Amino acid sequence: MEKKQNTLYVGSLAKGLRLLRAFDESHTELSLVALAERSGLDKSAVQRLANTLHIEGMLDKDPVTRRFRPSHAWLELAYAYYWSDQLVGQAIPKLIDLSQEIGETVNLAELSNDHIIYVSRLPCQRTYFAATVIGRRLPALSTSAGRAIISTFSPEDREEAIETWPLKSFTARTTLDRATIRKSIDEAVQQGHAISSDQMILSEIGVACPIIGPDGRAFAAVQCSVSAHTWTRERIRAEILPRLQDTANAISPSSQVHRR
Amino acid sequence: MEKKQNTLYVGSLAKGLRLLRAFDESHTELSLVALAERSGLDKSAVQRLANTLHIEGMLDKDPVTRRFRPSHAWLELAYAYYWSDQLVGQAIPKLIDLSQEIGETVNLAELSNDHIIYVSRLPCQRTYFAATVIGRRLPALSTSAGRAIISTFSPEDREEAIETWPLKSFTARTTLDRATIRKSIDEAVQQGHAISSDQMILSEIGVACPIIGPDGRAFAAVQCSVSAHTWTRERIRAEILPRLQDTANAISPSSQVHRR
DNA sequence: CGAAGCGTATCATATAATAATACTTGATAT
DNA sequence: ATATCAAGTATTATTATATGATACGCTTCG
Repeated sequence: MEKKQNTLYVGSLAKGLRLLRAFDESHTELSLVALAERSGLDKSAVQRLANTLHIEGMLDKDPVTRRFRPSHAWLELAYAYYWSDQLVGQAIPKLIDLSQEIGETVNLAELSNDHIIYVSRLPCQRTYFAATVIGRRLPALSTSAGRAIISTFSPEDREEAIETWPLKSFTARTTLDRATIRKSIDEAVQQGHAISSDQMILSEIGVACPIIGPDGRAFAAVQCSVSAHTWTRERIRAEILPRLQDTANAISPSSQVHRR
Repeated sequence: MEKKQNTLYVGSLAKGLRLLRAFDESHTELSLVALAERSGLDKSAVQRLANTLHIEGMLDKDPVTRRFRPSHAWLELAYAYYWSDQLVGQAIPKLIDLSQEIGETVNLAELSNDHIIYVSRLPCQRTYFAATVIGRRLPALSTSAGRAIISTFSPEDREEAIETWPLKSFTARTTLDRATIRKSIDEAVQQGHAISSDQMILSEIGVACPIIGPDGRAFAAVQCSVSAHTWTRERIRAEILPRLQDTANAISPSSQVHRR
Protein backbone atom coordinates (compact mmCIF):
# COMPACT_ATOMS: atom_id res chain seq x y z
CA MET A 1 0.00 0.00 0.00
CA GLU A 2 1.28 3.46 -0.85
CA LYS A 3 2.15 5.31 2.33
CA LYS A 4 0.84 8.81 2.45
CA GLN A 5 1.27 10.73 5.66
CA ASN A 6 2.07 8.53 8.58
CA THR A 7 0.51 7.43 11.82
CA LEU A 8 -2.33 9.95 11.80
CA TYR A 9 -3.53 8.86 8.42
CA VAL A 10 -5.97 6.00 8.31
CA GLY A 11 -5.50 4.28 4.98
CA SER A 12 -8.59 2.13 5.15
CA LEU A 13 -10.78 5.15 5.55
CA ALA A 14 -9.14 6.88 2.63
CA LYS A 15 -9.65 3.79 0.50
CA GLY A 16 -13.29 3.64 1.43
CA LEU A 17 -13.68 7.22 0.29
CA ARG A 18 -12.11 6.35 -3.03
CA LEU A 19 -14.90 3.87 -3.48
CA LEU A 20 -17.47 6.57 -2.95
CA ARG A 21 -15.76 8.80 -5.43
CA ALA A 22 -15.76 6.08 -8.03
CA PHE A 23 -19.35 7.02 -8.78
CA ASP A 24 -20.09 9.88 -11.13
CA GLU A 25 -22.39 10.86 -13.97
CA SER A 26 -21.24 8.06 -16.19
CA HIS A 27 -20.72 5.49 -13.47
CA THR A 28 -23.96 5.27 -11.61
CA GLU A 29 -23.91 1.60 -10.77
CA LEU A 30 -20.77 -0.39 -10.20
CA SER A 31 -20.07 -4.05 -9.73
CA LEU A 32 -17.39 -5.30 -7.42
CA VAL A 33 -14.76 -5.64 -10.09
CA ALA A 34 -15.77 -2.37 -11.72
CA LEU A 35 -15.26 -0.70 -8.37
CA ALA A 36 -11.89 -2.36 -8.11
CA GLU A 37 -10.88 -1.09 -11.52
CA ARG A 38 -12.05 2.45 -10.94
CA SER A 39 -10.54 2.74 -7.50
CA GLY A 40 -7.30 0.97 -8.28
CA LEU A 41 -7.76 -1.35 -5.31
CA ASP A 42 -7.68 -5.11 -5.48
CA LYS A 43 -10.77 -7.23 -5.39
CA SER A 44 -10.38 -8.31 -1.79
CA ALA A 45 -10.05 -4.80 -0.51
CA VAL A 46 -13.05 -3.66 -2.47
CA GLN A 47 -15.02 -6.60 -1.22
CA ARG A 48 -14.43 -5.68 2.37
CA LEU A 49 -14.74 -1.94 1.97
CA ALA A 50 -17.85 -2.04 -0.20
CA ASN A 51 -19.42 -4.45 2.21
CA THR A 52 -18.72 -2.13 5.07
CA LEU A 53 -20.18 0.80 3.18
CA HIS A 54 -23.23 -1.29 2.41
CA ILE A 55 -23.71 -2.35 6.01
CA GLU A 56 -23.33 1.24 7.11
CA GLY A 57 -25.97 2.34 4.64
CA MET A 58 -23.69 4.33 2.37
CA LEU A 59 -24.14 2.04 -0.62
CA ASP A 60 -27.26 0.34 -1.85
CA LYS A 61 -26.78 -3.10 -3.32
CA ASP A 62 -29.08 -4.41 -5.96
CA PRO A 63 -30.05 -7.84 -4.68
CA VAL A 64 -30.19 -9.32 -8.15
CA THR A 65 -27.38 -7.66 -10.13
CA ARG A 66 -25.23 -7.38 -6.97
CA ARG A 67 -24.20 -3.97 -8.09
CA PHE A 68 -23.63 -1.05 -5.80
CA ARG A 69 -25.21 2.36 -5.99
CA PRO A 70 -25.13 5.60 -4.03
CA SER A 71 -27.69 5.52 -1.26
CA HIS A 72 -30.00 8.12 0.17
CA ALA A 73 -27.35 8.76 2.77
CA TRP A 74 -25.50 10.72 0.13
CA LEU A 75 -28.34 13.20 0.11
CA GLU A 76 -28.37 13.39 3.86
CA LEU A 77 -24.77 14.47 3.70
CA ALA A 78 -25.76 17.21 1.30
CA TYR A 79 -28.45 18.21 3.79
CA ALA A 80 -25.87 18.56 6.53
CA TYR A 81 -23.65 20.51 4.19
CA TYR A 82 -26.34 23.06 3.51
CA TRP A 83 -26.78 23.86 7.15
CA SER A 84 -23.07 24.34 7.53
CA ASP A 85 -22.76 26.81 4.70
CA GLN A 86 -23.84 30.22 5.97
CA LEU A 87 -23.93 31.68 2.53
CA VAL A 88 -26.65 29.38 1.30
CA GLY A 89 -29.00 30.30 4.08
CA GLN A 90 -28.37 33.96 3.37
CA ALA A 91 -28.84 33.60 -0.32
CA ILE A 92 -31.74 31.22 -0.85
CA PRO A 93 -34.67 33.57 -0.20
CA LYS A 94 -33.12 36.24 -2.35
CA LEU A 95 -32.44 33.79 -5.12
CA ILE A 96 -36.03 32.64 -5.07
CA ASP A 97 -37.21 36.21 -5.41
CA LEU A 98 -34.83 36.80 -8.27
CA SER A 99 -35.88 33.68 -10.07
CA GLN A 100 -39.53 34.68 -9.77
CA GLU A 101 -38.80 38.16 -11.04
CA ILE A 102 -36.84 37.28 -14.10
CA GLY A 103 -38.39 33.91 -14.81
CA GLU A 104 -35.09 32.31 -15.71
CA THR A 105 -32.78 29.76 -14.21
CA VAL A 106 -30.78 31.12 -11.28
CA ASN A 107 -27.76 29.50 -9.66
CA LEU A 108 -25.51 30.07 -6.71
CA ALA A 109 -21.91 29.04 -7.36
CA GLU A 110 -19.04 28.88 -4.91
CA LEU A 111 -15.36 28.78 -5.57
CA SER A 112 -13.79 25.42 -4.79
CA ASN A 113 -10.08 25.74 -5.45
CA ASP A 114 -9.77 26.31 -9.18
CA HIS A 115 -13.29 25.13 -9.93
CA ILE A 116 -16.71 26.44 -9.17
CA ILE A 117 -19.40 24.28 -7.72
CA TYR A 118 -23.11 24.91 -8.08
CA VAL A 119 -24.45 24.97 -4.59
CA SER A 120 -28.00 26.00 -5.22
CA ARG A 121 -30.03 25.84 -8.42
CA LEU A 122 -33.46 27.17 -9.25
CA PRO A 123 -34.39 25.86 -12.67
CA CYS A 124 -37.20 27.76 -14.28
CA GLN A 125 -37.67 25.95 -17.50
CA ARG A 126 -36.59 22.74 -19.06
CA THR A 127 -32.88 22.54 -19.37
CA TYR A 128 -30.56 19.65 -19.77
CA PHE A 129 -30.41 17.53 -16.66
CA ALA A 130 -26.88 18.41 -15.59
CA ALA A 131 -27.94 22.04 -15.31
CA THR A 132 -30.51 21.21 -12.67
CA VAL A 133 -28.31 19.16 -10.39
CA ILE A 134 -26.51 20.65 -7.44
CA GLY A 135 -22.92 19.73 -6.76
CA ARG A 136 -21.75 20.09 -10.33
CA ARG A 137 -18.12 21.14 -10.42
CA LEU A 138 -16.72 22.98 -13.40
CA PRO A 139 -13.43 24.68 -14.22
CA ALA A 140 -13.75 28.22 -12.94
CA LEU A 141 -12.17 29.71 -16.03
CA SER A 142 -14.86 28.28 -18.27
CA THR A 143 -17.87 29.62 -16.43
CA SER A 144 -19.38 33.03 -16.07
CA ALA A 145 -19.54 32.51 -12.31
CA GLY A 146 -15.88 31.63 -12.11
CA ARG A 147 -14.85 34.59 -14.21
CA ALA A 148 -16.97 36.91 -12.12
CA ILE A 149 -15.28 35.64 -8.99
CA ILE A 150 -11.78 35.85 -10.45
CA SER A 151 -12.48 39.40 -11.55
CA THR A 152 -12.47 40.43 -7.89
CA PHE A 153 -8.99 39.09 -7.27
CA SER A 154 -5.87 41.22 -7.07
CA PRO A 155 -4.16 41.61 -10.45
CA GLU A 156 -1.49 39.08 -9.48
CA ASP A 157 -3.92 36.42 -8.29
CA ARG A 158 -6.06 37.06 -11.33
CA GLU A 159 -3.14 36.53 -13.62
CA GLU A 160 -2.12 33.37 -11.84
CA ALA A 161 -5.60 31.97 -12.13
CA ILE A 162 -5.78 32.78 -15.81
CA GLU A 163 -2.43 31.22 -16.50
CA THR A 164 -2.54 28.11 -14.37
CA TRP A 165 -6.08 27.04 -13.59
CA PRO A 166 -7.31 24.05 -15.56
CA LEU A 167 -9.39 24.09 -18.71
CA LYS A 168 -11.41 21.39 -20.33
CA SER A 169 -13.39 21.27 -23.52
CA PHE A 170 -17.12 20.72 -23.16
CA THR A 171 -18.52 22.00 -26.43
CA ALA A 172 -16.93 22.69 -29.76
CA ARG A 173 -16.90 26.31 -28.72
CA THR A 174 -15.52 26.08 -25.23
CA THR A 175 -12.78 28.69 -24.99
CA LEU A 176 -9.43 27.05 -24.42
CA ASP A 177 -7.37 30.09 -25.27
CA ARG A 178 -6.22 31.83 -22.12
CA ALA A 179 -5.79 35.17 -23.85
CA THR A 180 -9.44 35.17 -24.81
CA ILE A 181 -10.38 34.27 -21.26
CA ARG A 182 -8.20 37.06 -19.95
CA LYS A 183 -10.10 39.49 -22.13
CA SER A 184 -13.38 38.21 -20.81
CA ILE A 185 -12.22 38.55 -17.22
CA ASP A 186 -10.84 42.02 -17.86
CA GLU A 187 -14.27 43.03 -19.07
CA ALA A 188 -15.70 41.59 -15.90
CA VAL A 189 -13.31 43.71 -13.89
CA GLN A 190 -14.55 46.81 -15.69
CA GLN A 191 -18.23 46.02 -15.63
CA GLY A 192 -18.62 44.10 -12.40
CA HIS A 193 -20.18 41.10 -14.06
CA ALA A 194 -19.20 38.32 -16.43
CA ILE A 195 -20.97 37.00 -19.50
CA SER A 196 -20.08 33.88 -21.41
CA SER A 197 -21.62 31.92 -24.26
CA ASP A 198 -21.49 28.32 -25.44
CA GLN A 199 -19.07 27.24 -22.74
CA MET A 200 -20.80 24.27 -21.20
CA ILE A 201 -23.47 23.70 -23.79
CA LEU A 202 -24.24 25.36 -27.08
CA SER A 203 -26.70 28.23 -27.31
CA GLU A 204 -26.47 28.91 -23.64
CA ILE A 205 -25.52 32.28 -22.26
CA GLY A 206 -24.41 32.70 -18.66
CA VAL A 207 -24.30 35.94 -16.69
CA ALA A 208 -22.84 36.19 -13.25
CA CYS A 209 -22.24 38.79 -10.56
CA PRO A 210 -19.73 38.18 -7.80
CA ILE A 211 -20.75 38.05 -4.18
CA ILE A 212 -18.11 40.17 -2.61
CA GLY A 213 -16.76 39.39 0.83
CA PRO A 214 -15.67 41.89 3.45
CA ASP A 215 -12.15 41.85 2.05
CA GLY A 216 -13.38 42.79 -1.41
CA ARG A 217 -12.65 39.35 -2.75
CA ALA A 218 -15.44 37.10 -3.97
CA PHE A 219 -15.77 33.44 -3.21
CA ALA A 220 -19.18 32.99 -4.75
CA ALA A 221 -21.40 34.33 -7.49
CA VAL A 222 -25.02 34.57 -8.47
CA GLN A 223 -25.42 33.24 -11.95
CA CYS A 224 -28.18 33.11 -14.49
CA SER A 225 -28.36 30.86 -17.54
CA VAL A 226 -30.53 31.68 -20.51
CA SER A 227 -31.02 30.44 -24.02
CA ALA A 228 -29.33 32.29 -26.84
CA HIS A 229 -32.41 31.61 -28.92
CA THR A 230 -34.54 33.94 -26.88
CA TRP A 231 -31.98 36.33 -25.43
CA THR A 232 -29.29 38.62 -26.72
CA ARG A 233 -26.47 40.00 -24.64
CA GLU A 234 -27.99 43.43 -24.90
CA ARG A 235 -31.34 42.32 -23.57
CA ILE A 236 -29.66 40.38 -20.81
CA ARG A 237 -27.76 43.48 -19.76
CA ALA A 238 -30.92 45.54 -19.85
CA GLU A 239 -33.41 43.20 -18.24
CA ILE A 240 -31.58 40.63 -16.16
CA LEU A 241 -28.38 42.25 -15.07
CA PRO A 242 -29.77 45.01 -12.83
CA ARG A 243 -31.70 42.56 -10.72
CA LEU A 244 -28.91 40.04 -10.72
CA GLN A 245 -26.55 42.70 -9.49
CA ASP A 246 -28.97 43.82 -6.80
CA THR A 247 -29.33 40.27 -5.60
CA ALA A 248 -25.60 39.69 -5.47
CA ASN A 249 -25.13 42.93 -3.57
CA ALA A 250 -27.90 42.10 -1.16
CA ILE A 251 -26.26 38.81 -0.34
CA SER A 252 -22.88 40.38 0.26
CA PRO A 253 -23.07 43.58 2.26
CA SER A 254 -19.48 44.03 3.31
CA SER A 255 -20.72 44.35 6.85
CA GLN A 256 -21.56 40.66 6.98
CA VAL A 257 -18.89 38.21 7.95
CA HIS A 258 -18.54 35.11 5.87
CA ARG A 259 -16.15 32.30 6.33
CA ARG A 260 -14.90 29.73 3.86
CA MET B 1 -13.44 -2.03 19.98
CA GLU B 2 -16.95 -3.32 19.40
CA LYS B 3 -16.86 -6.14 16.91
CA LYS B 4 -19.56 -5.95 14.35
CA GLN B 5 -19.46 -8.41 11.51
CA ASN B 6 -16.10 -9.97 11.09
CA THR B 7 -13.33 -10.12 8.55
CA LEU B 8 -15.22 -8.39 5.77
CA TYR B 9 -16.09 -5.43 7.90
CA VAL B 10 -13.57 -2.63 8.05
CA GLY B 11 -14.01 -0.94 11.37
CA SER B 12 -11.89 2.11 10.62
CA LEU B 13 -13.99 2.94 7.62
CA ALA B 14 -17.19 2.63 9.62
CA LYS B 15 -15.79 4.91 12.28
CA GLY B 16 -14.85 7.49 9.69
CA LEU B 17 -18.42 7.48 8.44
CA ARG B 18 -19.67 8.07 11.95
CA LEU B 19 -17.65 11.23 11.94
CA LEU B 20 -19.35 12.40 8.80
CA ARG B 21 -22.73 11.65 10.27
CA ALA B 22 -21.94 13.67 13.35
CA PHE B 23 -22.83 16.78 11.37
CA ASP B 24 -26.45 17.84 11.06
CA GLU B 25 -28.64 20.92 11.15
CA SER B 26 -27.67 21.78 14.69
CA HIS B 27 -24.06 20.65 14.48
CA THR B 28 -22.57 22.44 11.55
CA GLU B 29 -19.08 22.91 12.87
CA LEU B 30 -17.38 20.54 15.26
CA SER B 31 -14.15 20.67 17.18
CA LEU B 32 -12.05 17.61 17.76
CA VAL B 33 -13.50 16.85 21.17
CA ALA B 34 -17.01 17.67 20.04
CA LEU B 35 -16.57 15.14 17.27
CA ALA B 36 -15.33 12.65 19.82
CA GLU B 37 -18.37 13.19 21.99
CA ARG B 38 -20.87 12.97 19.17
CA SER B 39 -19.32 9.94 17.58
CA GLY B 40 -18.56 8.11 20.80
CA LEU B 41 -14.96 7.58 19.75
CA ASP B 42 -11.97 8.53 21.79
CA LYS B 43 -9.88 11.57 21.09
CA SER B 44 -7.03 9.68 19.47
CA ALA B 45 -9.27 7.91 17.02
CA VAL B 46 -11.04 11.10 16.09
CA GLN B 47 -7.73 12.81 15.66
CA ARG B 48 -6.57 10.27 13.13
CA LEU B 49 -9.85 9.84 11.33
CA ALA B 50 -10.69 13.51 11.12
CA ASN B 51 -7.24 14.21 9.86
CA THR B 52 -7.61 11.62 7.18
CA LEU B 53 -10.96 13.05 6.14
CA HIS B 54 -9.40 16.47 6.02
CA ILE B 55 -6.48 15.34 3.89
CA GLU B 56 -8.88 13.56 1.57
CA GLY B 57 -10.94 16.71 1.19
CA MET B 58 -14.02 15.45 2.96
CA LEU B 59 -13.76 17.90 5.82
CA ASP B 60 -12.79 21.53 5.76
CA LYS B 61 -10.80 22.76 8.72
CA ASP B 62 -11.02 26.33 9.85
CA PRO B 63 -7.41 27.36 10.19
CA VAL B 64 -8.12 29.61 13.16
CA THR B 65 -10.80 27.85 15.18
CA ARG B 66 -9.44 24.41 14.18
CA ARG B 67 -12.98 23.22 13.76
CA PHE B 68 -14.15 20.87 11.09
CA ARG B 69 -16.95 21.40 8.62
CA PRO B 70 -18.52 19.52 5.72
CA SER B 71 -16.67 20.27 2.51
CA HIS B 72 -17.83 20.78 -1.04
CA ALA B 73 -17.13 17.11 -1.59
CA TRP B 74 -20.39 16.42 0.18
CA LEU B 75 -22.20 18.15 -2.63
CA GLU B 76 -20.26 16.22 -5.21
CA LEU B 77 -21.55 13.06 -3.65
CA ALA B 78 -25.06 14.39 -4.01
CA TYR B 79 -24.28 15.10 -7.64
CA ALA B 80 -23.26 11.49 -8.19
CA TYR B 81 -26.36 10.34 -6.38
CA TYR B 82 -28.61 12.26 -8.73
CA TRP B 83 -27.22 10.58 -11.77
CA SER B 84 -27.73 7.21 -10.19
CA ASP B 85 -31.37 7.75 -9.40
CA GLN B 86 -33.36 7.12 -12.56
CA LEU B 87 -36.50 8.55 -11.07
CA VAL B 88 -35.04 12.00 -10.63
CA GLY B 89 -34.05 12.30 -14.25
CA GLN B 90 -37.52 11.21 -15.28
CA ALA B 91 -39.24 13.54 -12.91
CA ILE B 92 -37.32 16.80 -12.99
CA PRO B 93 -38.65 18.29 -16.23
CA LYS B 94 -42.20 17.42 -15.29
CA LEU B 95 -41.77 18.87 -11.85
CA ILE B 96 -40.48 22.10 -13.32
CA ASP B 97 -43.52 22.33 -15.56
CA LEU B 98 -45.81 21.66 -12.64
CA SER B 99 -44.15 24.23 -10.47
CA GLN B 100 -44.50 26.83 -13.21
CA GLU B 101 -48.15 26.00 -13.72
CA ILE B 102 -49.29 26.14 -10.14
CA GLY B 103 -46.76 28.64 -8.87
CA GLU B 104 -46.24 26.80 -5.63
CA THR B 105 -43.48 24.78 -4.04
CA VAL B 106 -43.14 21.31 -5.53
CA ASN B 107 -41.15 18.43 -4.10
CA LEU B 108 -40.17 14.93 -5.05
CA ALA B 109 -39.99 12.55 -2.10
CA GLU B 110 -38.73 8.99 -2.02
CA LEU B 111 -39.33 6.32 0.53
CA SER B 112 -36.26 5.50 2.58
CA ASN B 113 -37.20 2.69 4.94
CA ASP B 114 -39.77 4.18 7.28
CA HIS B 115 -38.90 7.74 6.40
CA ILE B 116 -39.29 9.84 3.33
CA ILE B 117 -36.47 11.88 1.95
CA TYR B 118 -36.88 14.97 -0.21
CA VAL B 119 -34.87 14.28 -3.29
CA SER B 120 -35.78 17.27 -5.38
CA ARG B 121 -37.26 20.59 -4.33
CA LEU B 122 -38.52 23.51 -6.37
CA PRO B 123 -39.25 26.33 -3.98
CA CYS B 124 -41.52 28.98 -5.44
CA GLN B 125 -41.80 31.45 -2.66
CA ARG B 126 -40.12 32.16 0.58
CA THR B 127 -40.42 29.29 2.97
CA TYR B 128 -38.43 28.32 5.98
CA PHE B 129 -34.97 27.20 5.08
CA ALA B 130 -35.39 23.52 5.90
CA ALA B 131 -38.13 23.32 3.30
CA THR B 132 -35.77 24.32 0.54
CA VAL B 133 -32.99 21.88 1.32
CA ILE B 134 -32.74 18.53 -0.39
CA GLY B 135 -31.89 15.47 1.63
CA ARG B 136 -34.27 16.22 4.45
CA ARG B 137 -35.49 13.01 6.01
CA LEU B 138 -38.81 12.89 7.83
CA PRO B 139 -40.95 10.15 9.37
CA ALA B 140 -43.12 8.86 6.57
CA LEU B 141 -46.21 8.73 8.73
CA SER B 142 -46.06 12.44 9.42
CA THR B 143 -45.88 13.65 5.85
CA SER B 144 -48.37 13.84 3.05
CA ALA B 145 -45.83 12.21 0.74
CA GLY B 146 -45.29 9.31 3.11
CA ARG B 147 -48.99 8.78 3.57
CA ALA B 148 -49.58 8.85 -0.16
CA ILE B 149 -46.91 6.21 -0.63
CA ILE B 150 -48.19 4.01 2.18
CA SER B 151 -51.69 4.24 0.74
CA THR B 152 -50.50 2.13 -2.19
CA PHE B 153 -49.33 -0.71 0.03
CA SER B 154 -51.23 -3.94 0.57
CA PRO B 155 -53.60 -3.73 3.56
CA GLU B 156 -51.19 -5.76 5.70
CA ASP B 157 -48.13 -3.70 4.89
CA ARG B 158 -50.16 -0.57 5.36
CA GLU B 159 -51.25 -1.67 8.79
CA GLU B 160 -47.75 -2.59 9.77
CA ALA B 161 -46.45 0.79 8.71
CA ILE B 162 -49.16 2.58 10.63
CA GLU B 163 -48.54 0.56 13.75
CA THR B 164 -44.78 0.38 13.83
CA TRP B 165 -43.15 3.18 11.90
CA PRO B 166 -41.67 5.95 13.99
CA LEU B 167 -43.29 9.24 14.87
CA LYS B 168 -41.81 12.42 16.16
CA SER B 169 -43.32 15.71 17.21
CA PHE B 170 -42.35 18.74 15.15
CA THR B 171 -45.11 21.21 15.88
CA ALA B 172 -47.68 21.41 18.63
CA ARG B 173 -50.09 19.94 16.14
CA THR B 174 -48.06 17.07 14.72
CA THR B 175 -50.33 14.04 14.80
CA LEU B 176 -48.92 11.41 17.13
CA ASP B 177 -52.09 9.36 17.34
CA ARG B 178 -51.88 6.37 15.01
CA ALA B 179 -55.64 6.03 14.71
CA THR B 180 -55.86 9.53 13.29
CA ILE B 181 -53.05 8.74 10.90
CA ARG B 182 -54.82 5.56 9.84
CA LYS B 183 -57.86 7.62 9.00
CA SER B 184 -55.77 9.97 6.92
CA ILE B 185 -54.17 7.11 5.04
CA ASP B 186 -57.51 5.40 4.48
CA GLU B 187 -58.71 8.58 2.87
CA ALA B 188 -55.63 8.53 0.69
CA VAL B 189 -56.47 4.99 -0.36
CA GLN B 190 -59.92 6.14 -1.44
CA GLN B 191 -58.92 9.34 -3.13
CA GLY B 192 -55.52 8.52 -4.51
CA HIS B 193 -53.82 11.40 -2.78
CA ALA B 194 -52.94 12.52 0.73
CA ILE B 195 -53.41 15.87 2.41
CA SER B 196 -51.99 16.92 5.74
CA SER B 197 -51.83 20.12 7.75
CA ASP B 198 -49.55 21.54 10.41
CA GLN B 199 -47.36 18.48 10.55
CA MET B 200 -43.88 19.86 10.04
CA ILE B 201 -44.64 23.51 10.52
CA LEU B 202 -47.77 25.39 11.44
CA SER B 203 -50.06 26.79 8.76
CA GLU B 204 -48.59 24.58 6.13
CA ILE B 205 -50.68 22.22 4.05
CA GLY B 206 -49.12 19.39 2.11
CA VAL B 207 -50.69 17.48 -0.77
CA ALA B 208 -49.09 14.46 -2.34
CA CYS B 209 -49.79 11.94 -5.07
CA PRO B 210 -47.96 8.64 -5.17
CA ILE B 211 -45.73 7.68 -8.06
CA ILE B 212 -46.84 4.17 -8.69
CA GLY B 213 -44.41 1.51 -9.80
CA PRO B 214 -45.08 -1.36 -12.17
CA ASP B 215 -46.16 -3.54 -9.26
CA GLY B 216 -48.75 -1.02 -8.14
CA ARG B 217 -46.71 -0.05 -5.15
CA ALA B 218 -45.32 3.43 -4.77
CA PHE B 219 -41.83 4.25 -3.62
CA ALA B 220 -42.02 7.96 -4.27
CA ALA B 221 -44.47 10.83 -4.38
CA VAL B 222 -44.90 14.26 -5.88
CA GLN B 223 -45.72 16.68 -3.16
CA CYS B 224 -46.79 20.26 -2.95
CA SER B 225 -46.62 22.54 0.08
CA VAL B 226 -48.78 25.63 0.39
CA SER B 227 -49.68 28.12 3.07
CA ALA B 228 -52.94 27.67 4.93
CA HIS B 229 -53.26 31.44 4.93
CA THR B 230 -53.86 31.58 1.22
CA TRP B 231 -55.23 28.12 0.48
CA THR B 232 -58.09 25.96 1.69
CA ARG B 233 -58.28 22.22 1.20
CA GLU B 234 -61.14 22.73 -1.22
CA ARG B 235 -59.20 25.10 -3.39
CA ILE B 236 -56.20 22.83 -3.28
CA ARG B 237 -58.33 19.93 -4.49
CA ALA B 238 -59.82 22.06 -7.23
CA GLU B 239 -56.78 23.90 -8.50
CA ILE B 240 -53.65 21.99 -7.55
CA LEU B 241 -54.66 18.39 -7.28
CA PRO B 242 -55.56 17.69 -10.92
CA ARG B 243 -52.19 18.85 -12.16
CA LEU B 244 -50.34 17.20 -9.33
CA GLN B 245 -52.06 13.95 -10.15
CA ASP B 246 -51.28 14.30 -13.85
CA THR B 247 -47.65 14.89 -13.05
CA ALA B 248 -47.42 11.90 -10.76
CA ASN B 249 -49.06 9.73 -13.38
CA ALA B 250 -46.80 11.02 -16.11
CA ILE B 251 -43.75 10.11 -14.07
CA SER B 252 -44.98 6.61 -13.38
CA PRO B 253 -46.46 4.93 -16.41
CA SER B 254 -46.56 1.35 -15.27
CA SER B 255 -44.77 0.48 -18.48
CA GLN B 256 -41.57 2.04 -17.23
CA VAL B 257 -39.24 -0.01 -15.15
CA HIS B 258 -37.88 1.56 -12.02
CA ARG B 259 -35.54 0.09 -9.53
CA ARG B 260 -34.96 1.00 -5.93
C1' DC C 1 -20.92 -28.71 -22.05
C1' DG C 2 -16.87 -26.09 -20.95
C1' DA C 3 -15.01 -21.73 -20.09
C1' DA C 4 -15.05 -17.29 -18.44
C1' DG C 5 -16.40 -13.82 -15.37
C1' DC C 6 -17.90 -12.47 -11.12
C1' DG C 7 -19.31 -12.70 -6.33
C1' DT C 8 -18.30 -15.00 -2.01
C1' DA C 9 -15.67 -17.23 1.67
C1' DT C 10 -11.40 -18.52 4.29
C1' DC C 11 -6.97 -17.82 6.55
C1' DA C 12 -2.06 -17.11 7.92
C1' DT C 13 0.72 -13.05 8.23
C1' DA C 14 2.59 -8.64 9.30
C1' DT C 15 1.15 -4.26 8.33
C1' DA C 16 -1.23 -0.54 9.92
C1' DA C 17 -4.45 1.18 13.29
C1' DT C 18 -4.72 1.67 18.24
C1' DA C 19 -5.03 4.14 22.81
C1' DA C 20 -2.32 5.82 26.40
C1' DT C 21 0.63 9.39 27.37
C1' DA C 22 2.94 13.52 27.07
C1' DC C 23 3.76 17.94 24.92
C1' DT C 24 2.09 22.69 22.95
C1' DT C 25 -0.81 26.34 22.55
C1' DG C 26 -4.06 29.79 23.63
C1' DA C 27 -7.68 31.58 26.37
C1' DT C 28 -9.48 33.05 31.06
C1' DA C 29 -9.08 34.23 35.39
C1' DT C 30 -6.44 35.60 39.58
C1' DA D 1 2.21 38.66 35.09
C1' DT D 2 1.30 34.20 36.23
C1' DA D 3 -1.49 30.18 36.96
C1' DT D 4 -4.97 27.14 35.31
C1' DC D 5 -7.52 24.77 32.13
C1' DA D 6 -9.17 23.01 27.91
C1' DA D 7 -8.26 21.83 23.43
C1' DG D 8 -5.20 20.57 19.72
C1' DT D 9 -0.97 18.05 18.45
C1' DA D 10 2.70 14.70 18.54
C1' DT D 11 4.92 10.14 19.87
C1' DT D 12 5.24 5.30 20.75
C1' DA D 13 4.97 0.36 22.01
C1' DT D 14 1.61 -3.17 21.37
C1' DT D 15 -1.49 -6.14 19.17
C1' DA D 16 -5.57 -6.21 17.11
C1' DT D 17 -6.93 -5.55 12.57
C1' DA D 18 -6.87 -5.22 7.87
C1' DT D 19 -4.63 -7.52 4.20
C1' DG D 20 -4.47 -10.08 -0.34
C1' DA D 21 -3.63 -14.66 -2.04
C1' DT D 22 -6.22 -18.54 -2.83
C1' DA D 23 -10.03 -21.34 -3.52
C1' DC D 24 -15.01 -22.23 -4.15
C1' DG D 25 -19.53 -21.80 -6.43
C1' DC D 26 -22.83 -19.66 -9.18
C1' DT D 27 -24.44 -17.61 -13.71
C1' DT D 28 -23.92 -16.56 -18.35
C1' DC D 29 -22.56 -17.31 -22.86
C1' DG D 30 -20.68 -19.43 -26.92
